[in-house]
Amino acid sequence: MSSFSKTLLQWYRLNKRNMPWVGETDPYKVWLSEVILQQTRVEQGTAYYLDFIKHYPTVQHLAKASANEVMKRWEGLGYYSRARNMHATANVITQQLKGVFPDTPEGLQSLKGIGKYTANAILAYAYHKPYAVTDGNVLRILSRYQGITIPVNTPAGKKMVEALADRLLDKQLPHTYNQALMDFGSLVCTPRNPDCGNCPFRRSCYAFNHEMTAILPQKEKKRAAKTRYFNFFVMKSGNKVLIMPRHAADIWKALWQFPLIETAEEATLQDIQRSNVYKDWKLGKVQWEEAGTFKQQLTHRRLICRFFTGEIKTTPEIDGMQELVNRKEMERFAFPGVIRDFMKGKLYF
DNA sequence: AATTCGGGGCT
DNA sequence: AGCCCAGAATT
Repeated sequence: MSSFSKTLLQWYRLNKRNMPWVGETDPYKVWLSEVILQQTRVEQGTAYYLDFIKHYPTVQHLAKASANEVMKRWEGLGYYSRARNMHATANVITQQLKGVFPDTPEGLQSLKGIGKYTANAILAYAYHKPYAVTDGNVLRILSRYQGITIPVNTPAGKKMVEALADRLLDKQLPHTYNQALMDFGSLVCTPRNPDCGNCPFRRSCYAFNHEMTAILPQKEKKRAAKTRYFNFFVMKSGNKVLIMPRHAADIWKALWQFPLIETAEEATLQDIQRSNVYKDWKLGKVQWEEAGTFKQQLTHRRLICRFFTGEIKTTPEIDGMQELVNRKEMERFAFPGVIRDFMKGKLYF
């Protein structure tokens, strides 16, 4: 055992976080937890994890569920390709791999939604194999510890940290070591105001000794968020309303929405009604009512979503699948958060 | 190598 | 407003 690992595990014994998947060795549950936690805080993902293992205790249960049901269960968690890939992979494992998870990095990474991090996590936690995980915590800890100044959000920087992570890994206890390192990043070596006063690595940490903790890890700036203008048309017909799935390679793919016309900038209802997309719907005369504007700030998008409600007399000619549902039936479908906001806000039909 | 994919919490 | 979160896939 390296002295790094010895120090880390000593810290871990006294400070470990208690989470439902800690110590889990069922590769299905390890996989589930890792996918749910991708770019997601533990506090946000935990309830989803518990809900998923409750309703889908095995990979076979998950594979058997419908895509809509899985998406509904994922609703609100974001990055919905995770749910789509997870469901597809559950079927591959059930049908092609006889229910057995691969136990090699290549085998795991050949599955949709499993990259290097998740593959290594499964190898370490489920099979106790000597693979180091490199997530946001590890990038931060090790770039500080070693004084790595290459931006960690570039391939070169990530490679550098991964090589160091491989060297420091405790090959006897990869599962405990990896978990300990991430807990340490979450509790001590935090993004802002790290608790260096209580850090057991203080004496050997490059960043601490060179007063660089505030500037490490280095990151390349991301571009500012662009604004998109979504105009949703809530088409009512009696006690039912028309919804349709999003299918394009775009945000919220496979979630449901109201018929949408996106504009390059803020537009008036008259402008939108003059557009070819609107005309092609062939709705005839509809009395639209402005029903609210909801804004949502995402990591790289700013969304301005306007909602118009109106009673339709004829079925619109819209490409793709559509469903006419009442209020209760709508609950089976997964919607983007901003549409949920709209539906929560008022009685709209 | 750069961009995209959500949503929420924190400063 | 900007950053970050147990990243992966696409271009």
